[in-house]
Amino acid sequence: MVDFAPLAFEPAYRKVASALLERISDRSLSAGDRLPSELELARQFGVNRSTVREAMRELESSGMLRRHRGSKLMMVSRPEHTTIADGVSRALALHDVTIRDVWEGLTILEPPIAEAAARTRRAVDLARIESTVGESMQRDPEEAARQAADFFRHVGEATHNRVLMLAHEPLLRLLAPSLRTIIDEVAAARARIATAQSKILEAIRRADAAAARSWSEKHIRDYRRGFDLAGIDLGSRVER
Amino acid sequence: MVDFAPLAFEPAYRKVASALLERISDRSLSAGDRLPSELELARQFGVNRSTVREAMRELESSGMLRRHRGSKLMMVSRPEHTTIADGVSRALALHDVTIRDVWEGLTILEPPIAEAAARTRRAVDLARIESTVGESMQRDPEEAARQAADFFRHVGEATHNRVLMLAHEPLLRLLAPSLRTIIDEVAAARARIATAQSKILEAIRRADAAAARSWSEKHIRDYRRGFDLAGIDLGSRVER
DNA sequence: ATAGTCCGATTGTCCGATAATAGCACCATG
DNA sequence: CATGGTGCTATTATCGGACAATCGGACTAT
Repeated sequence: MVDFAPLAFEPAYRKVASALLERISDRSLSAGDRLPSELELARQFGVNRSTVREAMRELESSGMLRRHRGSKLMMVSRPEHTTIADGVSRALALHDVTIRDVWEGLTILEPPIAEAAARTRRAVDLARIESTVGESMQRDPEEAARQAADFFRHVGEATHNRVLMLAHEPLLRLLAPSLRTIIDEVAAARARIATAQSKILEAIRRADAAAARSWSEKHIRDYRRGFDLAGIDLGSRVER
Repeated sequence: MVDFAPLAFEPAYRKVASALLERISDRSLSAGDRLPSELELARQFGVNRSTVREAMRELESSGMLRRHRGSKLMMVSRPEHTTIADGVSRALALHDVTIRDVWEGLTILEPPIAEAAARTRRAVDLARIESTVGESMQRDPEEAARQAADFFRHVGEATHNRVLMLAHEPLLRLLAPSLRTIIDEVAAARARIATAQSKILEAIRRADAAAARSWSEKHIRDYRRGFDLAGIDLGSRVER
């Protein structure tokens, strides 16, 4: 039995997008470069301007092209981690990921991240982390939840490893709503969070990797207790 | 000093994209639904068809819209993990992530993943993992590297946690080239990989979480040795 | 240096048109 | 009745052209 591969027809807008993407990936177009005008691109590719535009929208949405606020010039860019995290968290939400799934991910990631941070942190990192811990839990639950997430973010940045930063960012976002609920519902939450954070910060400051890890573990376990106390069902889908 | 928020102008194609995205996110449009025709959408939104098309390209590239091969009907869809992983790994590559960064990520992720897999695996999962281990390392280095990555993938699937699956997928991709090099350069690589894999598989089969984890740790450490033996500089950028 | 003025380039959006073809319903036939 | 042929219609891919808005950049006058 002979079998044929499906002969793929690729629309022009996709070919154009691939061509541009290729140029960006191999760095012959590098971040910050100004992209030629649509008309110019249309001339070069030998297609209509509308076709070029469709291709550009594709690259724009994946963060490969970007324009300064209020600017009309299109620049080549590298996808910001915020763009990526957006896509990932939306995708996870659409795939009916549960709070338990996300929490499990954080359980796995955060302690090693804290550990790594203790090894690689520099002065600025400490300052950044401190800035979130210092404000000792805003009153507004919304704000307090954001702060709690920022703490993890800044610890992540202290690892200087983009892989780790990017890996936990979507989790932080997906957990944010339930975090807010916990802070709202559980009276002791703020205090416990604040203590744990400062313990972790101290460990990182002392470059005590083992302590950073174990405090982080404790911190995460504490959140777990928070879910129960706040009556959050771990099996429920994360919102988005 | 009074400061004003930049007043944001949003082009129509972005508004249309957001409107559609909103509908998909809140599930009033759910995966598998057929999207109205471009002309119909243009009528409803009160914009030109070209504008609708630009919006659609945006959603298409992020995996929210899709069409069957050779079909002309646009369907609503959820982003496939392969689409997401694509974007993430490209982003990481463009951000000059090093092999060390990726390897560190795997070090953190894989052992807990193996551990979780040992707890949650079902019969089909075992079969799937076994299928990669069984073929006892193809001769073709390319193929062997793919197989080694597939092993991790299948272990990930056995966790039944999409967060974990999605988290390590980009890492596997970014590591693939160096994996190939190792298998190519280091004589003992195939054998060591095969042994480790079957040890891990056995542990997962016995639902022995601790063993699965520790064998996985060993396996990952072994890869680390592979980098040295193959003369791969951990500080070099991952390719894409 | 800063602010005013001006012009060309570029983008956002629209209109209209055409070729190709997927979807689909209908029919013929063994 | 399952299957393959036929033909119409809806829909997409792509194009060409147009126009208003406004950004970039240069030039000028403070």
